[in-house]
This record gives sequence, structure tokens and C-alpha cells, in this order.
Amino acid sequence: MPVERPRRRIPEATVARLPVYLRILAEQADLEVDRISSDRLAELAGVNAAKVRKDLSYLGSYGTRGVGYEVSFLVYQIRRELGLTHDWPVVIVGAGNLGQALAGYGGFGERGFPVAGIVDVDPSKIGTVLGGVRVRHIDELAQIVQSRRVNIGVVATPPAAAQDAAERLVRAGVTSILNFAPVVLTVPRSVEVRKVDLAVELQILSYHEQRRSDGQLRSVGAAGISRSASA
Amino acid sequence: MPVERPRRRIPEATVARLPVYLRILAEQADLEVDRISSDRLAELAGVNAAKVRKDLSYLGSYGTRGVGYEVSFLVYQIRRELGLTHDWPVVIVGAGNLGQALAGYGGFGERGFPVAGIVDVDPSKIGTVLGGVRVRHIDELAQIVQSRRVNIGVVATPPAAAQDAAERLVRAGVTSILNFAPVVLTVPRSVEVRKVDLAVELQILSYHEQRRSDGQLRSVGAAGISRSASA
DNA sequence: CCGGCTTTGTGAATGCGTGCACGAGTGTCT
DNA sequence: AGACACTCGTGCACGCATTCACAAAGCCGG
Repeated sequence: MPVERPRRRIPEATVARLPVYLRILAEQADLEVDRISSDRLAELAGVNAAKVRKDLSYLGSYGTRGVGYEVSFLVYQIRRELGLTHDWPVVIVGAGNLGQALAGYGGFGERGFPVAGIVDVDPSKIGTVLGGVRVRHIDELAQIVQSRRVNIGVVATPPAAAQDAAERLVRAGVTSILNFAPVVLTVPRSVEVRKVDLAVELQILSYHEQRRSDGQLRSVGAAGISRSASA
Repeated sequence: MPVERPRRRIPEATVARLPVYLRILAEQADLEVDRISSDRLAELAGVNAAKVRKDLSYLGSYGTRGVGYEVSFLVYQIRRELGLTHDWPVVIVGAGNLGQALAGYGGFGERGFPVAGIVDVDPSKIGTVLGGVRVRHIDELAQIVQSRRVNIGVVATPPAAAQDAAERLVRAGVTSILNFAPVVLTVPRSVEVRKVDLAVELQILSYHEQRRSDGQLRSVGAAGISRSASA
């Protein structure tokens, strides 16, 4: 009876915000703040206060009316709900530019996602050490996944190799994939995929920039747009 | 009168998918495919065919009933709508692990987002060359933004420096920001911000993993889950 | 030129997410 | 003890996004 079951299924939109709340709450805890209102948390998270309350209500009624939420308790509850009570080792496929940066980025392990292994096909890369982890051959993937109980794989290969990487991960037993390659991965429905695509993000920004200038300036010299930009 | 005005405002969800369609269509064009149906495009993009048609209908009625869409024409229309008819130089703030990877990642310039500059505060990094671009001091930011007509800034600093970086970008005249730092940026409403947060993505995956194992296995040995993993 | 086949474009139904508004607790001060 | 100020939890209404389903439109073969 150590844990209560989550009352209901938590909406995806809420799941996506919980990590943000968690980070902010952890910061507040470091600042010795022990209680926080939905208003304040909303402000720090850049969202609406009602949304914060509704989001948190999915975890249970852990606030106190007239007072707010106890920071450390909320941190605990969110961590529990997100499954962050233990580490989730990850394996990175692709030791190129991006794979190296990911491995070198310390924040991974700190935040509960230690790099259990990095693999690549390129023999020249194998054996090099990135962020304290030795690059191994991709054929060792299954072995790593099984011995280290890895559930999450990261695809950091060139686009052409991404689908193959994903299939290898799935065959090895991985059930969640974070995909950095600009490719739509095809995987069994039971596997959860999230993608991070820089080009897509930039193109979305481009759309808004284009729209901004469209129907405004017709003059050719796109001079100083700056100024009047106060926070 | 060279362009028709976009008929209506395009929904954000659609804007986020257009880049995906665009990439796929460009690939198809390379494969000498000159016509494509919404069904096929939906399959390649991993979405519903009706959604593809509705999305494309926001650009105008560019399909032919009974036939499909002409690939090259669609590519042109989407590029135009996304504002990809010309380059958008970007400036990167932060030449650390991530900034270096971003600069080194060639795909940036190729896709219409050349790196106009990289800046950092750390004197030891200034002068080094990343991906063909020399790292300059952050005080030169405004000068770079203005002389190169930069509208898009990338924040690749440590968390503690991100807000300051964003403010400097805004003051320099940047109107869109892509934020890689795990921090909620506060900027004027007129500035568009998109964030890419690895920790958040991993924590979302963690949630689903946790949920998967919850209420299922009570046994300790989490053996081979693989097999039966066909696309 | 007609009938059948294909595929688009879109109205309508449904579902999901957001934000308001307010009742229901809680703490504080007199 | 009672009144007041504060803040949570949530019902409700609204708007956006997704999906279905079908009429409209184009192609082709005979």
C-alpha cells in the first residue's frame, strides 16, 4: 500500500507540463521555499493558474486551500507519477556530432537518465570515449540493452540510418525512443516515440517570421526592426 | 500580384506538420515521383489521410480529384507558405557542448538557416572556429544581428545564463527564439519562442514506461520483451 | 459521350484542452 | 467565536483539432 493508484489517466498535455513544474519546484526547494501557490507556480511556468491547479489535481488533492502546495511533497508526487523514483538508463545510437554532444552533456545522468551505452557502425569511432562512456559496435546493442535493463533508446544517426537504428532498438527490447533524426520512424504501436527535429522547429519559426513581415513592410530596405522591445 | 494571400490563418497544428510533409515531398521529388495522393503522403508522414487533405487545403486547392497532388508544385507552395523562399540566418548564443554541436551540424545551412554567428561570454572560447564560423564575444551580438539581418536566435547556454541570453537577443532585434536551455524564458509577447528540452522529452517517455510496467509485471526479472515487434 | 473508378475538398460530429468562475475549505485577526 | 482573506478543486462553456463520410470533380476505357 505504499502508492495509491493514479486516480485517472493523465492527459498528455498535462504529462508534458509536469516536468516543467517539477524543475521549477526543485529550484524553489533549493531556495528554501517550502510552500507555493498555484498562482506563483503558474507565473514561474509561464502558464495559467487554473491550468496548474487542474494539472496538479490529476495527481490527487495535494494542495491546501487558503495555503497552497507544499513544495517538497509536490516534488515527490510528480516524481512518482513520472516514474522518476529510479533511474532510466538510456542507450544512444550514433556517435556523430549529435551523439557526442548528448553523451558529453552531463545533464543526462544527473537528471536520472544515465547513458548505459553508445553504439555506432563506424569502426573508426568505436573505442573512443565520450562523456565517460566507450563507443561500442552496434552489434553489441542487444547485449547492452539486456544487461543494463535499458528501456529508452536515443536515435542520433544520420537520416538514412535512423529507421534501421529504430528497428534494432526495438528488436533489442527497447520500448521508448527519442528520435533526433529528421525522419518519420515506423515502429510497432506498442513502442512510444518522441521526436526532436531542429529543422521543423526552425521552419515553424520561419513561418511566423514570414507572416510577420508579410502584409506589413512592402518597402525593400528591411531596416532596423529592433527597438521598442522591452520585456 | 505574384502571390495569392493565404486564404485563412493556418492552424498551429497544421503549421507544425507542414515541415514534415515538405521533407517527405522533397524526398519523393528526388525519387522522380511527380504525383502523390493524400493517402500515400499520409502513410509516409505517419498521419491520417483526411488530416493531410485538410492541412493542404489551407494552402489552397492544389490537388486534382481523381489524381492527387503534383509533388513539385506542393513543395513550392509549402516552401512559400513557410517562408522558405529565402534563407533565414540564425545566431547561436553559447558555444558550449550543445552550441558546438549545432554549429557543426551541417544540416542547418543546407536547410536554409545558415549560422550567421556564434557568441559566448567565455574568453577562452572566443576565436575558436566551429563549423566554419568563428566564435565572437557576446557584446558583438547586436552588431551581428543587425549587419546580417538576423531574425532568429538560438539559446544554447547553461540554464542560469539563458534568460540573459534571451534578453540580449531581444534587445538586438531578434523576434524568434529557439531555446535549448531547460528554463522558461520571459520575453515580450511579440517574440516567438519555441523550446527544445531533452529532459522534458525523456521524462515524458519515463512516464509512459512507468505506466507500462505499473499494473502489469509484478515479477522482478524484466526479461526479453522483444519479439513480435513487426512494423 | 457515358459510366465507372479514383481522389480531392469540406461539412458535420466528436473529442480534447483551456480558462473562467465560483463553491468549499483553511488560516488569521480581532 | 465570528468575520475576513486567501487559495484550492472543479463544473461548465468555449474553441481548436481530429476524424468520418460523402458529394464534387477529374480521368479513362469502350
